[in-house]
Amino acid sequence: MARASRSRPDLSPTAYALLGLLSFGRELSGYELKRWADGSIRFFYAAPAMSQVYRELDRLRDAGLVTARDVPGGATRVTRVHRITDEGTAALRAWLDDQPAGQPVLKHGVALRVFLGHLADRERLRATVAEHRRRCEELLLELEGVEADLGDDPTWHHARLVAEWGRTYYAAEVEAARRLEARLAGAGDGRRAVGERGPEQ
Amino acid sequence: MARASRSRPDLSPTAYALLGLLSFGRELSGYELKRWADGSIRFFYAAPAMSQVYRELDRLRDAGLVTARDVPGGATRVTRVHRITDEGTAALRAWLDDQPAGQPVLKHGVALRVFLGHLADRERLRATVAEHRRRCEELLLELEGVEADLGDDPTWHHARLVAEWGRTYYAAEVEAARRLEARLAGAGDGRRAVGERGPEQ
DNA sequence: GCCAGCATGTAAGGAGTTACATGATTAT
DNA sequence: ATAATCATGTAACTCCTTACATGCTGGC
Repeated sequence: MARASRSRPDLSPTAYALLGLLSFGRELSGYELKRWADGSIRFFYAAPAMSQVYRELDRLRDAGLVTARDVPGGATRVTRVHRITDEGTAALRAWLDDQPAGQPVLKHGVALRVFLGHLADRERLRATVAEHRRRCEELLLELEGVEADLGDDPTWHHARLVAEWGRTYYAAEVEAARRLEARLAGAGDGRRAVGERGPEQ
Repeated sequence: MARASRSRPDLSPTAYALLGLLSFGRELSGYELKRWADGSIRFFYAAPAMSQVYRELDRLRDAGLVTARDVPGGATRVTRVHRITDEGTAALRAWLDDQPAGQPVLKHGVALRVFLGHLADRERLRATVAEHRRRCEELLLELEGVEADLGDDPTWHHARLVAEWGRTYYAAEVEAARRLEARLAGAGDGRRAVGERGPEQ
């Protein structure tokens, strides 16, 4: 029934996230957007694959929310740079106003593994948690680096707020992992299946 | 090239998560699995839609990892209950052993909105964060309820560990939200577009 | 000479969702 | 009576990923 005919085009959250990056006013290529997403959005909203970035940019262009311009030469054959339009800014605002944020979506493979810990070797499980903790510690360091780079510029006021939230978030994840590791460090009796009680019945 | 021909069938993480619930040894219907997922997996791994539960159960059955049995009468027309097979337990163990857990996937719509705060009314943004905090507080209470229900039974040892992790997680989220709210409570200058500097140029 | 980084895309498919369709039982 | 809960499924669609295809430029 031809949805989104006039008011607001029907785009994925990721499209709006990319439009959001463009809302800071810079003219960017798909490649640059991906790199920026990897250094910002990644910390709180899974960064899209390269191929998705290009697809979403196509859609944003089709909807008139960004304009594209081919810049020859540069570093390679041709670079297509994108700039948000006034309609783009308006559409993004409308989306932010109308769409409720909804619950965060979390898919925590490590937590799932702990939950199913009765099927795993305890030491192995502890190692999985430890690896997760180390990754979180790295992310925390990266995030602090990003935060430092933001400096005092009022442009990045909200980015700094999110970075602060992220620090709390990843620090909590590290803390929780540490506690889990301690709980799993005791002399493990190895794997034990709940479904298999006794040798035959 | 006919993958997963012998060794391990090629199933989605959600299928393994459901198989994981069945690994506790109970015989469950799709409906019961969904309800249980909503009360356990949901806290750390997005609970699947009803329709997906049935689809994954079909696949698990096709792969011989669960057996199904129709129980007539019960509460309604007919209830198809599922039980994990020995191959199912083996496949789940193999999956847990072979597949690395990978980074958690997070899609935090609230954080995205804060990041794009320059496009939103400050008071509205604060309300969004406050609503998120309240939801987290609710989830925290629910989680504590679940934890209490688990009791001392060694069957739920790992479930208790995950619940503990979850408490840290949601408590941190509440704490971070509270701080954000405080930062956003100051006399707001309302929305201001970075892309629009000046009336015309 | 070769590899890493810059740069843009297409093709195929998996994972998951919402909306729809159906119907019995139980509690208010 | 009628709403909520129990119960199973199909259809259509979106989102997003991996793998593939291509080619330039600059540093080692």
